[in-house]
Amino acid sequence: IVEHFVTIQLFRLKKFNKWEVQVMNKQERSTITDLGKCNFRDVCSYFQQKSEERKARSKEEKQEEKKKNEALIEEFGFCDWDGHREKIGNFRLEPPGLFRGRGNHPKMGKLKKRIIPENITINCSKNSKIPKPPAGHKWKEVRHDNAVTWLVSWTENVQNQNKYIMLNPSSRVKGEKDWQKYEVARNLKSKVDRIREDYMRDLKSDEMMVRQRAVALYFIDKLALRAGNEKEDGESADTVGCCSLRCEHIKLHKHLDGKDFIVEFDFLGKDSIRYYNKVPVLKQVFKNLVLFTENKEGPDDLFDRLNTSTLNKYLNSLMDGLTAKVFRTYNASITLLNQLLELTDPDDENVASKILSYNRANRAVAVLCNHQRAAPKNFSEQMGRMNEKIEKKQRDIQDAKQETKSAKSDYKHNKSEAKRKAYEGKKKKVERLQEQLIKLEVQATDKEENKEIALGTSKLNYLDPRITVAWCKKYSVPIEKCYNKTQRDKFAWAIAMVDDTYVF
DNA sequence: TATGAAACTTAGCACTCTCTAA
DNA sequence: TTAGAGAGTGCTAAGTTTCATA
Repeated sequence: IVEHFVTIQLFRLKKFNKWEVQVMNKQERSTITDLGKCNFRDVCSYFQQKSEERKARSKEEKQEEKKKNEALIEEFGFCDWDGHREKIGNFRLEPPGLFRGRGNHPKMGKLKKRIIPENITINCSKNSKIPKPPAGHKWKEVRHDNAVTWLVSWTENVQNQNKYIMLNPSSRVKGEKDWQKYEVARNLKSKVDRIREDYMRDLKSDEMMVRQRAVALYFIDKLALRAGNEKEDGESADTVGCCSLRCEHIKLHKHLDGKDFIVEFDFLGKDSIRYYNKVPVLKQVFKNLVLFTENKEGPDDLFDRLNTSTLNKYLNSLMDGLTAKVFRTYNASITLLNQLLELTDPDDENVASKILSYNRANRAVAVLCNHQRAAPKNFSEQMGRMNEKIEKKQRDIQDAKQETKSAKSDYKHNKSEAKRKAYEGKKKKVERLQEQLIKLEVQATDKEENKEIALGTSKLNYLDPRITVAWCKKYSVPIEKCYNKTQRDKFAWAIAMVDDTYVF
């Protein structure tokens, strides 16, 4: 209960005002009637002290702990899957605590209860070594279902949803699924022209549902919007995707900033990340949007005749495996490919500038998919320090050039070996400094452009890794520059498969 | 056709670890 | 040696899609 109150206090400190006390007994409830009158300072400082102690551990202690952790991973972090030893993704259960949720979540502050063995379902083969529950406990169920990939499941009490323990992305099942996903997206590449023709035609359909479907598809394709399932009111934060857009989420401008037919989007998407975009659209799309919003209020559905289910059913009839989210994968990957083609300078041998091009291509995708992040702490100070460094380097170069000049004239007047060497040395120094300057400038540009953009999500989930692998091979960029160890493990299938001729 | 559960992918944040430069 | 930045990792919420059932 102490931990519970500490967390509640933390919520309060962060100006969150919803909480509930589900863990108090009768007596506690009668004693504690107003949390505002409770003083958690001692509890708080207790945990702060614990945290300080942890930070102050000696090297040996840290080593010791690391070893113990590795042993734990060794014992519980792997499973046997069809005779292969596979890494498990999340083998530690979620601890009890207060549910936060993202954005303005109605269930924020509810108690997430401790999971006990009686909540746990184990899924493994019949003839395998079935894990034993802790003494005095029983599993909820042990089943042997090879049609699913999870090893353990339980029901989380706040949202009443199933949670699973599954394999790590480096595992074979996950890798094969990933590969399959990109194959579907590649398949879309050959069908997309036809599909686009279809929805262009459908923009003028007599049937309202078809028109709405066409406009929704236009958004999903052009803007990489998510499908947008309906959500139960009051169960989660108010966020939307394409099909669940409401009239209040768009503004229609016949003319804006010298352009025609502008749609201004402003809504909260997944994780309550704001999507704000002013987009010029086709005249017919604009006309349709005017039509769809006629006689409606802000909270009314924009696409009242459409939902993700009917949309996906239609898409599946156009191509095997096609769903709304395939467009995101396809458009992300094709954007990376096109941007790489456009931004890579084959004559520039410098690996750092190649990587800048790659990151920029990656960034174009992140912008398309609206993958944002909070700007890093002290960002402007960091930027300032970097710029100072650049200026200093520029001064150093000026100085070094001056020195080179005088070394050169020295050598002219005295053609000795020593003078020649001195001159050569100075020249080398200038070159070295100039290279360092370029590297610094590249770093600064990259950092500035990346201020509020998260590259990781698209790299991990939307970009066909074979495009990256092939690009690296083509331009002799070591794959380590694009993918770290974990990413190389996840994309092992792609790295093994592809040479520089791969075409998405 | 609607509804809800199940199973899976996608998402950003906070933390820790590691590297670098002063 | 140390602080600070950046890279890497863990965590778990929040989506999408599929499937079963009414």
